[in-house]
Amino acid sequence: MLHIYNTLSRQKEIFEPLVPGKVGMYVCGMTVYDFCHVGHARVLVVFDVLFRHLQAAGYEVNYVRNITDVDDKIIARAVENQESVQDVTDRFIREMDADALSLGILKPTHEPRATETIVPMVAMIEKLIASDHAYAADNGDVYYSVSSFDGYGKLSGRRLEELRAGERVAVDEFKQDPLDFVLWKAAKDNEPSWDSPWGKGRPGWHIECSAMSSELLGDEFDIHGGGMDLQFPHHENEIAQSEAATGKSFARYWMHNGFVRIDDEKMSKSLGNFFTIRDVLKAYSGEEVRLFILGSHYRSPLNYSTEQLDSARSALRRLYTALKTFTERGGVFAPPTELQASAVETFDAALNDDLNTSEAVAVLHDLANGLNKADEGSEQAAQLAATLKQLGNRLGLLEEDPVSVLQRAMGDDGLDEAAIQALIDERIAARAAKDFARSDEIRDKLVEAGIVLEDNDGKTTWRRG
RNA sequence: GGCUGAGUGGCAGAGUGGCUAUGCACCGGAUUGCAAAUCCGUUUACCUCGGUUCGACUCCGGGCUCAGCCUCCA
Repeated sequence: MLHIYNTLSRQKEIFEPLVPGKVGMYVCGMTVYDFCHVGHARVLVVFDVLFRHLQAAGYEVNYVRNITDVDDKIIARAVENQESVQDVTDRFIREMDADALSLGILKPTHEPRATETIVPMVAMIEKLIASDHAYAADNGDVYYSVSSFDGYGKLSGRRLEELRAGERVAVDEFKQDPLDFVLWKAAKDNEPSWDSPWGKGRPGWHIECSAMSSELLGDEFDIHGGGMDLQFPHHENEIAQSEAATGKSFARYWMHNGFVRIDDEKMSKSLGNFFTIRDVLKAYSGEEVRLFILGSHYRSPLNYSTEQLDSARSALRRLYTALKTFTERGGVFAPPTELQASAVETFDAALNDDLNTSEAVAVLHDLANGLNKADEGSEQAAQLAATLKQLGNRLGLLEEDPVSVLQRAMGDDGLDEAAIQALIDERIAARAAKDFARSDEIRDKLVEAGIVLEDNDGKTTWRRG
């Protein structure tokens, strides 16, 4: 039984989908004007694991992750680069896809682009105007009237008076209330624009998600996710728009992942203290980054540091080493039986408890430990190995070939496989002749190049350290 | 100022009203020609002050500290 912490109620709730056996899930994706950073990686990974877990639980999941491809920042970037908006967004969508692939992120069911959903957006705005939840201002913009919606603030736990008291929004003479937000922006020169009943313009950010989710998931759906920072105002505004326009309740479970931090400060574009996924992947594998992210609970802050990534690397290697040793001993994966049922049960229970990934990862380590201890060639070893791989896969881990992973060079150490093997052969000969001085000399030389030798079961294998 | 959330061993990070998290690092032992890998074992905890309780790191209250949101942001 899956339990999810729902931001709306601020407690864990039993997850019950609207339609038995099916789940509709919407996650706010990227605004594509730059490379994704580690904070984006966290959203991708966290909801990817939820996607996988729901599917493993037997649900048919309709997972929508949108792409915001029209926005002030995108336009600014296009001007800055002297290229078209379309070129900017196409390029960064490709880059995002490449990053997602490296991180082992499964493709969502749908990845709608805002610019391809303009008609429904306009329709929704018309509905809001017709029901007095929105108004067209003299400057050509259309605003949502925050005070027209009773439930405003229910997600973020704020009341309008409190928001007004802490007012930091610049007063806009065209707004009836400073807290009102824009649904439609009148076009400026040289900006992408679409026709509308209020003249040429483009949609505001919040209406995009309301319209895209309705289009692909219906007016009411199960799970809506995104980063903590979207709770207010973005998600609050989505609720106000959608519920006012449809008269139905919007998403039922709201999930928000915590931030990635650097030196106890939020990683963000505006602070400039971010690392792109691209940069991190130069030194670490996608699975290493994944394990780093899954090591802590998705709602907790996650501090970024190379020490943490190194630690994730060592931990992942431990798992792969267990699989590698098993295979080298001639082991063949066998279907798990009741013997491993308790591990699977613990693993499921962990993920069912609001996606407790660190506990799920602990199960992997227990399995690896059991595998390392199991008798060579035993049925138990075969089953443990299969369970380890199977559960690892459910987290998007252990999907690669163990030997390739352990021998992979993250940089160029100038040694190819043949050269390494030649030195190993020479060392084997030296050892056979009890020339341990020469044997150790070769091993030290390899260590210097980042190659570690392992003499196991009478055979010598190597890995990069 | 308002509203959230958090404070666990050297580091990271789960969890529980009394019973080993897990990983990384460290130390000791087994194994090894020596290592590496692996196994076994030891050591290092639960911000602070009160309260509830037979018993609290775990529940309640105060305090301190930190982070986030209240403006674009995953």
